Amino acid sequence: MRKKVVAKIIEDAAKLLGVEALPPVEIEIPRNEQFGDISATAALTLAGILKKPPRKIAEEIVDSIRDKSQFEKIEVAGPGFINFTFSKEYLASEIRQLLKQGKKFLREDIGQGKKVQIEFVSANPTGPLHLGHGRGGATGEALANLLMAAGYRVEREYYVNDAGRQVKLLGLSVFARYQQHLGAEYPFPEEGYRGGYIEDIAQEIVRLHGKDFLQASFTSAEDFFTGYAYEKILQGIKDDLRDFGISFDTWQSERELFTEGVVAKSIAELNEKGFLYEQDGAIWFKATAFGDEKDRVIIKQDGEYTYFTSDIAYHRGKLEKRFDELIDIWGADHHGYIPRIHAVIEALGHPKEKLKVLLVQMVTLLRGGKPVQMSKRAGEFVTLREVIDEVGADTTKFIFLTRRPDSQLEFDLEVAKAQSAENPVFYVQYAHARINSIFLHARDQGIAVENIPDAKLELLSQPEEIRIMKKLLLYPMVFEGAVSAHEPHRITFYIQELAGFFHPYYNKHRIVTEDIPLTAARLALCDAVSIVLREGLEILGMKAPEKM
RNA sequence: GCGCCUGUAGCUCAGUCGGAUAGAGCAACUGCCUUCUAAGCAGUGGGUCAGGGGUUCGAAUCCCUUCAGGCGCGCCA
Repeated sequence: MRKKVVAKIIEDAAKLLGVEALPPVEIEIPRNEQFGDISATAALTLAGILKKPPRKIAEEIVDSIRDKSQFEKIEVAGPGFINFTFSKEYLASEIRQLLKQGKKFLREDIGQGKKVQIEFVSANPTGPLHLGHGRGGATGEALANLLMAAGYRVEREYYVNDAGRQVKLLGLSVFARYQQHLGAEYPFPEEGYRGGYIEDIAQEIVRLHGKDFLQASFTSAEDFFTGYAYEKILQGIKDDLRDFGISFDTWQSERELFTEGVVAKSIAELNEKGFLYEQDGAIWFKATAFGDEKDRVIIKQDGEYTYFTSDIAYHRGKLEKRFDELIDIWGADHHGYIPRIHAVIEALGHPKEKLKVLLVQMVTLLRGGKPVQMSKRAGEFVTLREVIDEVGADTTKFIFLTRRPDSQLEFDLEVAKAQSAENPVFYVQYAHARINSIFLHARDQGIAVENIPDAKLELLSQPEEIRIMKKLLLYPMVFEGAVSAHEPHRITFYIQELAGFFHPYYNKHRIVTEDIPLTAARLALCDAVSIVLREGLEILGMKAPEKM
């Protein structure tokens, strides 16, 4: 059932009443089942316009609805709600469509081939991924899957900050450890990276190259050490992402923005357009002209570029690729950066709405209620990999995807581990595995499983069965809402609820019995549930196991 | 000081472009495995939606304000 189908019915009816400028018809799913399957507040909204009591308007709208075949009843309730209850025939025919079309029935082509790029994770290749990156990753992956299911063409991009001060510092940290490892006295940089992985890389270089660089200055060895270290770390990041179930289509290197001249071109363009000026020996971008609170330096007094400069080039590159929509997923600590990047978008001649920045709030890591210190430089942090190993990838993802991205999250390792056996993700996956097992059993009993889509679904009359069918039909509405709001977590809650309808049904009613037609109908229902669970889990980037 | 986010059951969180009696999981307690998977089911208890004021037929939701927590306000990245 699509929202707009019902909205259309009401709009048509309202037009018969002579309403011309109809406000958008809101359709909602009532939380209480006694208020029908879907509900409209149109009469309440119209009351102000028509200067008539809402209940009266509601009744008139209901009277004007011509084709009521999809509904068992349409009631006016409360202050003027119009509550629709689906007819059994309609339910059966819709479920039949679901079984025949599968995922196609669940997806709607909202995007119509529009090109979207989602940039996420983009952690600096100066150390392993931590839990916060995991949250961004899980969110970005699910959003990408969601938009793809909605007919968008999605590109997933990871922006690799392989240029600039941080990677240089990384190289220097490794170089210092290398020297120290070979017994040389070499000062460790004040701000250097102190994690154990730096040691590992230094030792590896000792193994492979011995004392080749012992007498070298850092300046002469910089390219080697920096390059070696960041490539090593980037490979580790890629491995972590793979094991977490996250994939990227493109890896945009910051360094290439310089070597391919994109940075120079960007500066030239901004200069031509008159958005640059010189002051105090530095070059500034007039961000205030586009609503930012201050202008920003793009070339420092010492002639070096800032991080912002490559980011200008990076976003200019994105704009040139002609995506219909750009989405950046950032950690919430970067929120102050939004006005300035929007300023860039506008300065380059695009509406700032072209780029949506989705902020993912911080993850506070706890162990047994106590905060775990997270400092990459000091080398004190729990990596994403450790968390995956400890609590599992799907469980970790589920914890992220049962929350709105903009809520701060306390992730307690002890609680997560203790709850991993109780984690709701298993509840959903278990329903899927269970249905699979029912089918195996049915086959053993010699039931012709392949004829399931032709089963007489009208035989399903138990309240639990009706409830499940109705829930299944609401999926497209949930999907639509999740897509337009860019909120994958709505799918998470939906599949939990669906599983929550299935388990009690399974417990109360036997699926496979002597009654062959009824068995077929119930198997068909199970199949439908399974299809929707699989679709939901796939969007969220989680496994739909055949058995558990 | 200014800006952004958050505050809902003991805990972790949904619900927030205004809708009907505020929901789920965990934790607690009582039951259910010789029959398709007990990672399950049935049931019980649990709320000043941070506080105050306002807007209206109607507010957890919108506006104002106070309090509490997080984050940001670099010629760092």
